[in-house]
Amino acid sequence: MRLGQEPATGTLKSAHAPTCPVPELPEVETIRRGLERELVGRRVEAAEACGGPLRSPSPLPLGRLAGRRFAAARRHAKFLLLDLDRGVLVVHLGMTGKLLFAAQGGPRRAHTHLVLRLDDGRELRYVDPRRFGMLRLYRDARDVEEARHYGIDALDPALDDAVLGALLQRSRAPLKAFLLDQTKVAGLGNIYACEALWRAGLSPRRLARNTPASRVPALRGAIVGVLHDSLAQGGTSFNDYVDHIGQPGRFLLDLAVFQRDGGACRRCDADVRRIVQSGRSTFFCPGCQR
DNA sequence: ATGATCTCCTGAGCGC
DNA sequence: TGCGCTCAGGAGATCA
Repeated sequence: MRLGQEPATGTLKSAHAPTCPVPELPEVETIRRGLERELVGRRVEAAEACGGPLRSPSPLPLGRLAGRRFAAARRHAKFLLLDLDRGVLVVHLGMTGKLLFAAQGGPRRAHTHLVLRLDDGRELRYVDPRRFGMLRLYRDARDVEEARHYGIDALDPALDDAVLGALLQRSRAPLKAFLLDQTKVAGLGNIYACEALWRAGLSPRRLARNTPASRVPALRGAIVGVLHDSLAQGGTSFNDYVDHIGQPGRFLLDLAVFQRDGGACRRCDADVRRIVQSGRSTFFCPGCQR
């Protein structure tokens, strides 16, 4: 799932292991940093679409990609915003999306959807087996709907206790649903939402607006903390990606509750439980998350 | 307007 | 072993 080299042979293994490496904010940020080093300054010599359609609303206008040069790599929540000298290529990796560098003309992995031939002899490829990803090309950075529609990025320093508290007060959803709602705080997925609530000692079933003001700092600290911890380890994994194909950074992350139902909570020794909220698995400790 | 539910898709993992 | 079923997940569309 990371930015890396296309393996010479063999297939990606354990891509759908129980702790499936779904790209979330830390993974996307890690990839962004890699693209900043590897892609910015490169010119697209040719663009080719292949494979089935993604979730993109319309086919990518490939003609407008050719000849463009990458100027910057930004991120908003789980979206990569790749600025070109004219326009912006927006990438969402969905569940299984990967951006891979490969030698020009080399064998292509199944489910390759986009190939950008670069001016340095390489190709940048978008590979996505489940096709939940999204590729969109905008003429102007101000037109990027994904950035406008989404709420404040979870790692934006502007997300202070007062801002988070106000967002919580305006919501009638349970805390878990609140954290997954990208229009409120953007960037948390299922894993980090569960882990952040455990760290904060807050029940996922508690209504967001019933979060006492005194506990807002703990929740904000938990959100930022779990993302930073993961980011630190995602970066580690990124650096030696070539030797660890299919070994997600999250493997290294110390998960307290996610997919640990039936196990003992390390804080209070109660049994970790799994429930379903909004059609998504929630893992939490009923003993110490109130 | 808001929150809940459905939908898309593939492959892992299970039971038979 | 091999088939068929269930499940997981993010986000847009749709429903209540």
